[in-house]
Amino acid sequence: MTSPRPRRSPTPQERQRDPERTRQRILDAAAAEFAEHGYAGARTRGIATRAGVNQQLVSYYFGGKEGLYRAMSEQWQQRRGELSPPGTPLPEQLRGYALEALRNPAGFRMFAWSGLQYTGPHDDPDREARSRMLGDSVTKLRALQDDGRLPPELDPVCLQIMLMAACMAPTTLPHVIEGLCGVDPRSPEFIEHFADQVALLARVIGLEEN
Amino acid sequence: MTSPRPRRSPTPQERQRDPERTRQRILDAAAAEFAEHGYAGARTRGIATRAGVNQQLVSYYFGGKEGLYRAMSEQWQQRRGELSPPGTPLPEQLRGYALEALRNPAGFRMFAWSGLQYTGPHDDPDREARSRMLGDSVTKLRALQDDGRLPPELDPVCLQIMLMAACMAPTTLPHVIEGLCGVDPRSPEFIEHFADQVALLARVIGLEEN
DNA sequence: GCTCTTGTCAATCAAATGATTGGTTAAAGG
DNA sequence: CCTTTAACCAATCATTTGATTGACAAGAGC
Repeated sequence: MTSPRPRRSPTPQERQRDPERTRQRILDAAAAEFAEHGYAGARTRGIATRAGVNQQLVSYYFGGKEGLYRAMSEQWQQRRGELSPPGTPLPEQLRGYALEALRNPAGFRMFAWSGLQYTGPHDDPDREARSRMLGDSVTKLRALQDDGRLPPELDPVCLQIMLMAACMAPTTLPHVIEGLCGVDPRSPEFIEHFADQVALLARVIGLEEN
Repeated sequence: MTSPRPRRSPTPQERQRDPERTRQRILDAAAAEFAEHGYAGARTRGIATRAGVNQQLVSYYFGGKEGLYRAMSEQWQQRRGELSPPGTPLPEQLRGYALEALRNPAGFRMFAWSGLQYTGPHDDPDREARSRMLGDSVTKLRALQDDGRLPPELDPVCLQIMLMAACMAPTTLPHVIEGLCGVDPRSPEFIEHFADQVALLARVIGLEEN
């Protein structure tokens, strides 16, 4: 007869019930669904199906669609932040940002959706996180300007915004890209090419900081 | 007794029933609603209410929400096209394009929504209209490059896309702008300032064609 | 073992939403 | 006038959709 093996307590991955894992599954599924369809187009049923759980759990864990959206945004916000090390020169930093469309397409899309859904400074919890993320980049631009390497009339904040919008073009303007180039705007080849072009443009503008 | 006045046939504006005007009202209301909420977020009831018309007329004239969306997109596509006269230098052309966010915010927003809703080269009826619109601009960029005024590694098509995305930033990234500048991204003051900045950037890049 | 908590699901609900039906009336054509 | 056409509306429908209910079973604690 087999001796009764000392049954170690099962790790969360093995347990049938694991609230934390379920919760995270729903969050991940929500990220995918919201990224694909936006808030209005997303379906809680779709999220539950993606997560492989019962639809009711969305209410159980997050109190409904809106609560789930908020929780998901919050978590997504936290994950970002370690984009490029502080010392990186601006052109490389911009290339890295453009490459996010490849590493984290869902994040980029949700960011773009949130721009169109944006109604005003109220109900924008991510505001300070965003400005913190972009702040030092603007500082760099200002420094370049003070060195006389950028025209004094150029507004560093506007420049930063223009560059950011340019980086996101494969996400925000895929229809233009496909119509103009005939290539798949989401393909790794194009996005890498585009990221190179962004970096190149940054150098043409003169954003090299020696 | 009054002589029977020769009753002229009433102009459309005076008639109680005027199919063409009703149709156009619905189209205008649809443009506003779709621009504000996107396709998924738009409500046919909302459109009918905006148009001051019975909801059923949406089906009567356009066969439903999707048909209305298509008809509206098509009309919107036709209206555009006379953006800037052909001879305009590129920086001015870009400023003009950025100013569209002021003259035609709904059009810009619908354009941005359509980018996120875009699924592929199928079901994109506006494709050739778009490339036609941008084609000559790319040609200009190529000419500049051939003159040696732009680095040969720079891809004119990508540059065009980046500039276009930059012009649209007040529409696509209002949350970033408000968080970074603290101003209303839709205010005429900001959009005009931003348009100036776009033109300035174009000159920094060297898009002046003498 | 027993109980209590709570994670999970199937079934169902109420509201919203796009669409349809049937009737009504303005206006065009005799 | 009278008839016919078609623009228009109120009422209603079927479906979708987000949310709720109630049962139940897996674990934790005793």
